[in-house]
Amino acid sequence: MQQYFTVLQNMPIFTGITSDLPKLFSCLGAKVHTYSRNTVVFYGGDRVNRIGIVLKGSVKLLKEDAEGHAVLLAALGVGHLFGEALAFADTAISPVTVVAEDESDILFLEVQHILTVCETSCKFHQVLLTNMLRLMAQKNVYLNQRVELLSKRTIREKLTLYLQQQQTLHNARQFTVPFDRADLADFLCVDRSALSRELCHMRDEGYLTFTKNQFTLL
Amino acid sequence: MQQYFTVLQNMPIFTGITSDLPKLFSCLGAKVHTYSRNTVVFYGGDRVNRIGIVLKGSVKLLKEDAEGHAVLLAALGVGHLFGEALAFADTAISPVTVVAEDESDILFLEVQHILTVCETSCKFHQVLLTNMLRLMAQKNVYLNQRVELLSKRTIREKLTLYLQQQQTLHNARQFTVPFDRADLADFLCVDRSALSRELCHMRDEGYLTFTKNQFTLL
DNA sequence: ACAAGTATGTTGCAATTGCAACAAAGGAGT
DNA sequence: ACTCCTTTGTTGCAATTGCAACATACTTGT
Repeated sequence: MQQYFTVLQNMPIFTGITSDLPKLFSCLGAKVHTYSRNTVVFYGGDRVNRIGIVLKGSVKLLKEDAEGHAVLLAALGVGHLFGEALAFADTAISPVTVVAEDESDILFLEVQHILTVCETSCKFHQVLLTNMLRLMAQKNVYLNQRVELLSKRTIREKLTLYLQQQQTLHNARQFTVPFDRADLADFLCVDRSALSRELCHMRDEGYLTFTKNQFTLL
Repeated sequence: MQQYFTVLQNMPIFTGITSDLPKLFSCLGAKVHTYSRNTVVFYGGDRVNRIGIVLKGSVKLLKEDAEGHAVLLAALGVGHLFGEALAFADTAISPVTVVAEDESDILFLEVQHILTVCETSCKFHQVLLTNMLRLMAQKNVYLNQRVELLSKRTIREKLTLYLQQQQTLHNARQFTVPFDRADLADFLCVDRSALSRELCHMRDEGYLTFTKNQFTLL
């Protein structure tokens, strides 16, 4: 456990608690479970009432599609959270299955313990709550942006909005995006080759230039 | 102010605080502003650090699109919140402009006051925090569902998933959806007539039947 | 019952997209 | 330099979609 405190101290969820982590953990009844490779952490359909934090290894989020095969939604490495939204939403059943990708250590925090102020009413509790709130709010803002992006009906509209968002983010007409073409296509939920085609059209029409991941808006 | 307590008591954000609202409000430095018809509550680009709650009237959320005309994102009536995510995310600049639709009373809560425990450390504070967390988490779950929906590339896939979600929600093969066709098309971000066409194809292929907003999956 | 308005379905057509298959360019390792 | 592998661009084609215009219910108010 001790060995992970360095990682944990730098996580947004524990910002401002740093030196008192051990105290907080005992107060929260935090528990670490170890999962061997390809073991299920929890199943879709389960009710989730605790937050998971990857301490070692990595986990995959999977979801069954209509035809019944598992689709990979995300892979989370060390320091990543999962289950927060579901756990705090209280009524929510998990739509995803979580599987350990490698041998993994997962730290679990019970939501009830986070929400209920402990007898000794330690201050870190309060800080943890506000940290959670901030995290959740940030994810909310992110998801709203994503919905706006996906609500565009043509590839060009999606690209235009995405590049505008990036321009705003970097506060510059020239910037490097964190995706290669295939990942960008996935992110925008469009076909890679169609994306490539549209990008070149936009270049040929003089709206922008690009080399690999670096874009310049004109 | 007094006059609004009945509305406020039934809002999820104040669940469990009911009888002590006046105390909480003074403790939070809550303020009510009145806006006349078509007055701006705040502009896109503003930094938002307080939550708004519609007490009377209604507000519109507007956003400028690429060509510069305002697009209506949502209309919020009495009892609705706005600005929560942005306010708690802390670093976020509003992408939307909020305008009073009619003469409206808006209750504002400063995020700083919500996050900072007051000297008298009243209990309601704690409850308010956990309520906010639950609300945010629920919105998160909702937005995740929405992203999943919008990530589908064909109208049929979107419809199939949406109807499955509704089936799960109502726990029945037959249910009534809260949208008419035009609103459903907006929700799925597709053309209304194309939606209608696809829906009829799916009916003709024997996957479902429907009358108006009532659907039966076969 | 009638008129007016709204919701839904229908259809032709052009534009966009996904798909598949391949070409070209760039990188990494030997 | 050569090979293998990854990334990006290209293109033909079929399918899906948006758009526009219109047809057909269904409501609502009088």
